[in-house]
Amino acid sequence: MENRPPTIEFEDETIDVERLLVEPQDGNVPLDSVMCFNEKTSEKATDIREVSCSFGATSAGTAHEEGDILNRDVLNSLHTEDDGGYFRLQNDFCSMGEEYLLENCCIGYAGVGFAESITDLEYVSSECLQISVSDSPVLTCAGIDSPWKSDLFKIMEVPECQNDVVDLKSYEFSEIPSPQHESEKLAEKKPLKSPQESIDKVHDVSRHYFDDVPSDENATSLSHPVEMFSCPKDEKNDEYGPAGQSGESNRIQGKDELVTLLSAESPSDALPMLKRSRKPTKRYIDEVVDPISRHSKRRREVSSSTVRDKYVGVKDLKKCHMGSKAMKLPAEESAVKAIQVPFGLLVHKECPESPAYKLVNSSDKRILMNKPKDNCVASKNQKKRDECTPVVHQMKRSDGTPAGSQKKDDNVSGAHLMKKDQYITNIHLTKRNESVMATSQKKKEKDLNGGPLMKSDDCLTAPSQKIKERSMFAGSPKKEDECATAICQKKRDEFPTVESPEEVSGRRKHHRLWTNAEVKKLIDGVAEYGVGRWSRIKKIYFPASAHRTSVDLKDKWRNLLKASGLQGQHKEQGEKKRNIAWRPLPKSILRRVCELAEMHPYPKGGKPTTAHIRHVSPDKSTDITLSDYRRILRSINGS
DNA sequence: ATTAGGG
DNA sequence: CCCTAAT
Repeated sequence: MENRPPTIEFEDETIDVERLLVEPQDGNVPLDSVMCFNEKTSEKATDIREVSCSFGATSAGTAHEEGDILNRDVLNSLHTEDDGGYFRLQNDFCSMGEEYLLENCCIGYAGVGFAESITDLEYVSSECLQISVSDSPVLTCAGIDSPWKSDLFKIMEVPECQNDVVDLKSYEFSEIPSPQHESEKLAEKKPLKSPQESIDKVHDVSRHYFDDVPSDENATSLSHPVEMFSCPKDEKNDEYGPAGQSGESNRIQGKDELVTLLSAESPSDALPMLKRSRKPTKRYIDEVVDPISRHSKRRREVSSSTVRDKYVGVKDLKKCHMGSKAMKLPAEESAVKAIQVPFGLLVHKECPESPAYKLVNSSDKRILMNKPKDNCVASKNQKKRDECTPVVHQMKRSDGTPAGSQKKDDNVSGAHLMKKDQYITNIHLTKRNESVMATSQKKKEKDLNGGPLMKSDDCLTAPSQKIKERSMFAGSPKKEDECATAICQKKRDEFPTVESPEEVSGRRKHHRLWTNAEVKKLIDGVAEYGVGRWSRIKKIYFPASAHRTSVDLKDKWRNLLKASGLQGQHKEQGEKKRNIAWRPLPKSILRRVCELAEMHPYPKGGKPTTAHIRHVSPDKSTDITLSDYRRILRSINGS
């Protein structure tokens, strides 16, 4: 974690806020038109570097001056207004990884200073998030009154963010040149001298950004970073939707909540109150979140938490402030520390263990959920998450091995690493993690089967599942014909939650269900090369499948023979039936197996293969199967 | 390394 | 499937 300590410098009376603007590849054309805040204000104000996702202030408030406009509104307006370069941010955002954006936004808002290039997002992100979170509420509240509404932010640069890599090239503070606003700003800014004040100031600034942000991006990022990411375009409303309220109403609620968190200030008062209110909020949060504080460490890991997390994070953050002692955050240095604290989401995710924690989280989440966040994703994610969490617990327990805890960590970390997007987005992630975990376990248990391939088929591997599958097959042979994979998916869908635990506990042995296609191939291979040349068959017919070793082929063949009942050479009837019961092999396959078996009985007697087949082939009358066999073979091949 | 066979 | 033994 390379962090650059969030640097907030306060210079005498001037506040210099730098924003990190992500530049669109295109360039910073707008810059010229827009004044660089740094340059302008550097003298005046504290120097706050913000890494903004690239929010530039657009021309003065313009339509946004309304300030109170909900983020959504803002966004919408932006869309409509979208000036060529300035607002392209949204689009970019969309493309950008959510995490990245969030982080950036958070950072920017937080006022954390980052070097021009930020390589390590994680660290930043966590801190930033915290900061942003902490600030965001305030900002939101402030938005109402925000004097700076008029300020224009332009998006100087839109960073190209790749999901994983956040490359912030240049962060520039783009401030609105509008003199009027500036004057206002200055007036306000000047007063700040003491660090504390300066900090407050920063917050104010952030607020301004939020409220004022003319561009959707700004507003969104500030107030609802998540939303932006998740639903960059028009979906914001939808996000709120889960709550069932209109975006505005939601937002209002969010504010209210925030206020409540802060200290139950009325939204209207928020602006002035905000600063003060914070403390109350913290306490409030602390009380609520308290249990979570324990998990602070973990939180940090999770830092990449999603937007939703952020919201939650606010609480946590504050709480953290209280209990921040534990936190090791590098940022501790100054007032900033407090900001850094929040890794609420992480905690939630991480601490499935304690029921209390869990409850708290869930409750918090729900509460938060109502707010802005991206509901669309959130609802899903949450659901998944909830499921996942319990699952994890189960896993641990079931495993009983020390690995349990580790695994958990791994999952978390893995998720974290994977990217915040996923994390946030995440259901998939969770599932993946589970699967991954399962896989890892598998590996631990044994590594024989090919790892990579297994993934897709893993579900099959799970013993329990397998069993189910088999039973199902028995019931209806047809299914077997279908791809095992399909079945697996099906199962998953049916028991998403259950599955993971099962897998974990059940331990999927390497069993991989043989799909019909595989069986066919095997048969073909046998037909081609005869019994015994498993390695060859494997090579030719199962080149891609890492699993399915020659031994496996052999075993399978053996099983097929057994199933077909031919092995013994006779008594098909009774045996066959039984076999069928065992496995729903498709009749066609069964027949072929029988034919082949007859053609070349398993080696003991020796005789193999093609030669034999050829030999037989002449004898059409004798071997009904031969012609049939070939025909089938072809059909199979074709299929 | 493959194959056969038992578990 | 896994493992071992025999080639």
